[in-house]
Amino acid sequence: MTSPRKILVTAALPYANGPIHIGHLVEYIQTDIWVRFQKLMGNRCIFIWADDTHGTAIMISAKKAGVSEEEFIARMNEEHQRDFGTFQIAYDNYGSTNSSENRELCGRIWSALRQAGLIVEKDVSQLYDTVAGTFLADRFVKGNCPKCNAPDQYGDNCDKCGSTYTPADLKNPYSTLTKTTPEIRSAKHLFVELEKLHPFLEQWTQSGEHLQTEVANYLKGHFLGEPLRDWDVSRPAPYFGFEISDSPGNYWYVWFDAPIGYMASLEQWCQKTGEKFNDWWPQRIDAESAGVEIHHFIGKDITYFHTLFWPGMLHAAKFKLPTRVHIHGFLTVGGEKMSKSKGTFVKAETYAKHLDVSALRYYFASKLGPRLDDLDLNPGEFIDKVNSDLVGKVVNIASRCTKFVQASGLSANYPEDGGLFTAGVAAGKEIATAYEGCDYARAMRLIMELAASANVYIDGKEPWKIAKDPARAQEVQDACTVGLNLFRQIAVYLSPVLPKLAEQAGALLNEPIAHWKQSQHPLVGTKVAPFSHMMKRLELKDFEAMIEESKESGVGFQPAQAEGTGDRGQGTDSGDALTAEPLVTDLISIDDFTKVDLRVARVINAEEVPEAKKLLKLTLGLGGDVKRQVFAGIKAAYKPADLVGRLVIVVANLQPRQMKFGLSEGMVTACGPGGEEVFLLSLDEGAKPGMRVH
RNA sequence: GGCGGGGUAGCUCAGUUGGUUAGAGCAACGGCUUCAUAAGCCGUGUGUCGGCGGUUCAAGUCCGCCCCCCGCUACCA
Repeated sequence: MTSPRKILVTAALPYANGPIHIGHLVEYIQTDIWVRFQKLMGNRCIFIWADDTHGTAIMISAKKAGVSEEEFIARMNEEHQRDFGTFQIAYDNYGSTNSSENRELCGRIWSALRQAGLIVEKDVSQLYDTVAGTFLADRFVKGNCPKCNAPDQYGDNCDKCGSTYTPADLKNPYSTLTKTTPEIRSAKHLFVELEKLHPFLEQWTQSGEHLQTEVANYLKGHFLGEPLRDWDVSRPAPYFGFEISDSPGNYWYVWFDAPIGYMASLEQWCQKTGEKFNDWWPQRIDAESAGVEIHHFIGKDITYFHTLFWPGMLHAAKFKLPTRVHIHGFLTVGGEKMSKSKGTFVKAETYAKHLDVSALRYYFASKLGPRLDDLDLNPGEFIDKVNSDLVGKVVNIASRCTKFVQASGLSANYPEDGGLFTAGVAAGKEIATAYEGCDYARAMRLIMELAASANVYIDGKEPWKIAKDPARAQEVQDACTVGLNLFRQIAVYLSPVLPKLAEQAGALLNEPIAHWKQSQHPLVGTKVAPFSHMMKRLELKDFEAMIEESKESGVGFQPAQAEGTGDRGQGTDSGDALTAEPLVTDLISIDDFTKVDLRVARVINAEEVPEAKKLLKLTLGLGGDVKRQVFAGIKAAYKPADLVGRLVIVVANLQPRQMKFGLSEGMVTACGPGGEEVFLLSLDEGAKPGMRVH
């Protein structure tokens, strides 16, 4: 027997700006299963995390809700924990990044970074909303892209042309908070010179021990191949967060204090339990002797915070580094990204109202591997898999055996079972290895094989037949003793995924399931409680009802990223388009308008640009011999053949632009959000190429 | 274009260090059973293992080239 491992586990901190949804649950369930598995194995494992509560978005949401930030995040914390309870996520402490413990730890790590000479000051020009009295984070500024002039682009990059820039570069910027034009203000920001840690990060990320290989390669290719940029870790007031002790008026950026929140939560847990912080998150020099492991579970979207910044901070502050960062992919529903308008953005609360929590836990487990693949929640597969595996195979074992041993209980000695139980013990080793390596899909496959052979066994014994012959009572009891022991063994193996089933199995056989070891020895001579249903079959209509409800309620107060698919109903048109692209408030004169030379043109030729993802190459005729070559980003929406011959409206005096694929001499006018939803302007009968639009 | 991940039965995927006629689950079809939540059991697959070439006694499994899909990233309207 090896001595128990000491393992500290975290999941990414949910942002206190909205409710928990099924996408979050992939990670929390993944983490919970791993933690439950470790505890079941007898290891000392603690799961500590918290709400992530700071930043501009929280300020704005609180303002909208008409309450203080503190009150807002307190409500969220309560709501989040309620959802975790519903989904049987069992953690040891759930804190908040807005805690005194966190403030203190931020200060400690900050001083260490200062001492290490990693902090520099630089002036940063940022847009300031004079009405709201706040600097605007990138996502709260929109305007025209400085490169392609596409309207209503966020402050960090253009989703039309993909170019990146700073909010101050935007043309015609406006604040999404007040719709007013922000002004540029310069403020002092503090930066971490990450490049100084480059050699360390290179070594840590590439050692092969801490990260999945895909992740290590990704970092190598995207960040570590060139000098690391300084990381801006401060925000000027007003900002909901912690003021930096040695830099009044500046606050730590939310991504600085969030991971430190892991430590703060640990500190709270230590206070609660009397444990010592240093035993669980030691200074790096002590790490070996303490023998503790630190595991972070996160989604691939926040990879670089956890694999570059965070290790960098810990290294500089001389804390123990994560043993491993486990990164998972995103959840899709029916093969598509979750979407509010399609109702696939399902809140945890809504799911639980319609469907069984155990079903989701099992389904996710059956789909989760050790890699970063996205995971699809396919309605049909979900229903089939859960019904046939859990109800049809696993629970059925208990269901078909129980009543024959209701009176007698289990046999006093474990009967000959053809080696089934022993085979189950052997499989347990593989199952444990799979859990340990986060390959739950494999673990579930192995367990279902056991369930299948248990059913075959019972089928062969036919206890319902021999029960009719009183002389064969012992045979009946023995067959069911085997069946129920196989069921119990499976319940132990499944217990990290299905704690409720394990509880029910424990109650059925009068011995609570608490340790993996219980799967290694059969249970004999005990009473058997009356059988009661352990799990209900799922029905597609419940899934559909859940989707329907999710359509109606949306998902809380995040700024809607309207995904309107148009043509909804008759009567009044929805305001989605205006929400997505608000009216421009800057007025222009007629002269401004006439500067734009809009012309009718005929598409003479249209062809694919094979190397381009979005572009079509158009040859436009303006009448006579006047032709223009224009590249238009409409590839996803139009086929070249359908365009030839039709009339379009073109900006004829746009500065020509040299593109990778050739010179673009104008711009074809169109509307819509982009991608497949692009709609060219068309003309009524009678319009001729060359005519000017007035 | 770069990086990463894939391409195996209708669908979702396993295939460990290359080794006998390539597997599982689900779905489908046929039969048996009716203890069990219309549950269970048995049987049924002529799949070019994306393509081509190579190494080898032997390749889904190694090497090279190519094609396609996904993600990130770059260029770009």
